[in-house]
Amino acid sequence: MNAYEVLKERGFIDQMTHEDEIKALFEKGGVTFYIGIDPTADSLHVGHFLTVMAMAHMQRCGNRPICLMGGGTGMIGDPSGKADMRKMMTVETIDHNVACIKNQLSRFIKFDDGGAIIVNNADWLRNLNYIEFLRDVGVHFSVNRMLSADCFKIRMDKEAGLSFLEFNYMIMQAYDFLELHNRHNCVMELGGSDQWSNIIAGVDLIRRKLSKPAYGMTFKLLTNSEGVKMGKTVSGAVWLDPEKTTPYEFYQYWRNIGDNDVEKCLALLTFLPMDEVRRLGALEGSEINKAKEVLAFELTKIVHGEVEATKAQEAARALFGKGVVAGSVPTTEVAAADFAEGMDILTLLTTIGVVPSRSEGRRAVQQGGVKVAEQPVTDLEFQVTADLFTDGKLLVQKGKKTYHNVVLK
RNA sequence: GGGUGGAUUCCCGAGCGGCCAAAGGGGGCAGACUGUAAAUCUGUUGCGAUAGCUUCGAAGGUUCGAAUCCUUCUCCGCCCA
Repeated sequence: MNAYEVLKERGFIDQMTHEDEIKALFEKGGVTFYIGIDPTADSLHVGHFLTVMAMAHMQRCGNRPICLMGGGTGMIGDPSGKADMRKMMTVETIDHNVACIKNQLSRFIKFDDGGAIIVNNADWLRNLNYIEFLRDVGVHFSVNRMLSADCFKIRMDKEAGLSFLEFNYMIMQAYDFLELHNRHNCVMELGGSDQWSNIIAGVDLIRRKLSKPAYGMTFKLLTNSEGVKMGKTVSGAVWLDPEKTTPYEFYQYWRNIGDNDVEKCLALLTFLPMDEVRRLGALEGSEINKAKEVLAFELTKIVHGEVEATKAQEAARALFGKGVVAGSVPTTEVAAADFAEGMDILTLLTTIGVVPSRSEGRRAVQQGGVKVAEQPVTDLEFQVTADLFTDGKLLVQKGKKTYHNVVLK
């Protein structure tokens, strides 16, 4: 199967500039394409992961990915799909983020033997000469057309407005494509569906300036069946960095996914063959839980490795199954001396970070949501003492899904 | 630059001198029901042990008392140039 067929079958593709030509291109293979990643944080999150998977599939089919780090464009901030202007980032932050993300990417994309490359647009953007740039690139853009692009229209209508700085983002990105075309013979740009306007701008620029073919393709955003973006929790995004989102939390996020989203996620986020994906997605009723386990496990394996995935799965099964405690649950060490006289339940809950404040802890206890060592705690004055620990460990639960181990030290 | 409207608790959005820790909705959390799902229903949602304390863009002021009135400042929208 060629890359086009794989992406099509798994449901990645949203829009394309020239469908037939793109099809033909991938039939031949050896296509150099690029995806831009903005260094807005020092880790990738699930949203990026979708595009990373697409890249991985394409690479497996014999094409060459370029990961473009937006070290230069990051200094502007993409206004697409954003209601407000981004905070400006310093050069140091951006460079730091670029380094971290590079490191993460290398887990999913093979960079040896030139099979893929990473470039940073800071290399050509940061030292641009304004006048030259305007004459070379700026001439090819019509403000009228740009204003009619969706990504700007939203901002024009909304009260937040659009700064000139952000207005230039599209031109920068188009210029990136041109640079990559010249430097690496890159002929296709890919991105999330919110990148459509920016991608077309690049395709147009190359076609106009060089009269050479260039293509663009966008992927569906990862949304659940209600159209809400996935990969977000209250505490923020679901990160790939185990420091930010532990493998256990990561596993649980996918384990708890909605029934209707299982098949889609399996197709997009794992390498399982599509026959298997369809079989799992067709499971009914509580059977679907098996599919969710597979999804959670496979995905955790790709991101954190098999060892972590197994740990997370065992921990989850133990906790939700028999109630036997295994490792991999968030754990906090507390000095044994603190329990000598007993520690009241609210202090314990806040020190291990299960609740952010004593008031909230009080509510949780009053509403019957707190358990210590499997026993419900309803008394606000409840004292946790050392004899409640088994083997120096104590399981604290808040609600059905928050588990925390307290370990004596 | 001129005119004008606005900034309220996680978000949206009421309040316009005391009854305001501040309506309503969303979101979150907990409980019931379940399949560690969704939907639904119930409770809860600034901090704090009661007392009390700190919130309504920022700083001052008027008042017994201010989110609400006055002054200055910051930011933003809209209209005109």
